Amino acid sequence: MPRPGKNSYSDQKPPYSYISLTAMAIQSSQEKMLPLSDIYKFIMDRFPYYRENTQRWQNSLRHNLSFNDCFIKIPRRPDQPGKGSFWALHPDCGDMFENGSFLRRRKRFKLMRSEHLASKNPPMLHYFHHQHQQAKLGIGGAAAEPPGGLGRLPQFQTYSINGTQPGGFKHPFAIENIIGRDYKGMMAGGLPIASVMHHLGYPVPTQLSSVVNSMWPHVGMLSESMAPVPVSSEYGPFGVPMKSLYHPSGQTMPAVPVPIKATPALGQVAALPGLGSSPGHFLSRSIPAVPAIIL
DNA sequence: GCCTGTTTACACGAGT
DNA sequence: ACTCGTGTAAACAGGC
Repeated sequence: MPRPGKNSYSDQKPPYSYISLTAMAIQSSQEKMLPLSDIYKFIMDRFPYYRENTQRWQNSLRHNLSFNDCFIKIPRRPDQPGKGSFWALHPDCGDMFENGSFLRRRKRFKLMRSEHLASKNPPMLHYFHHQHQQAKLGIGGAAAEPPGGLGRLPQFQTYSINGTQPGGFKHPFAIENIIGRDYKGMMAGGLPIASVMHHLGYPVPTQLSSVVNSMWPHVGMLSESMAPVPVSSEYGPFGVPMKSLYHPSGQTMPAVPVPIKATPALGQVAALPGLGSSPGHFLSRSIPAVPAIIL
């Protein structure tokens, strides 16, 4: 397996916080929850940087999982052998990365005490168990859901702990939060993300039609050398195979719910030329097809 | 013993 | 200067 050059992304720390990386890993999974070991694996697969000093960053990552309320622990059921619990994203942890920086959140997601109890205890756990069971049984997933359904990430469909108003929810890793802003204005580590990514050896396309792949190059493009995921339009954000994003009916389905919000940025994306091919194609076509998310 | 998970402490940088 | 988010180290407990 060829090793990328010194100045390539492989030797550089990715411009994402552990929270971002963890969330990506969770989002990339079919059931939107992963055991710790799989989160490790996801990160190491896609970010060669994290194949070293594993003890250090994995300790930090575990610290993040426990410390940040945006991650919730889901116990395994008896029929799910294995070590450790599953980790999922809190349904209300949207909008954390509104400023576009995946290094530093605008604001930490913090639960109220009562919400803490709710998220650590039923019915939350029951809810996830239910969803997980459905996923296992193929109920409610892309394969079984009715046309126009939300596809994956069922826990974000209607569930809300504190009654977030409709339209107010923006999942930090929703497509909207990835591309629904001025791409050129995005910052990472105090620098425009485009320049950071360019500096790190990430491909920085000039066409916005490549935004998604460029935003997650390690997921969709990294593969050239490491090949955890092929470089092709078959893969969308978080390394989710595009195939899984397509509804059997032929409709495109997002891997994450895309709240309908008539933001100029989103309109720009949809209106921009050159979006005929995925993932731009996937985005521009899927957005209108996605039903409103009631939260 | 190893892995997982929690907690505490500290340092650092960004934002105000 | 202060607050806040993040990264890191470390100690500890519990489960397998």
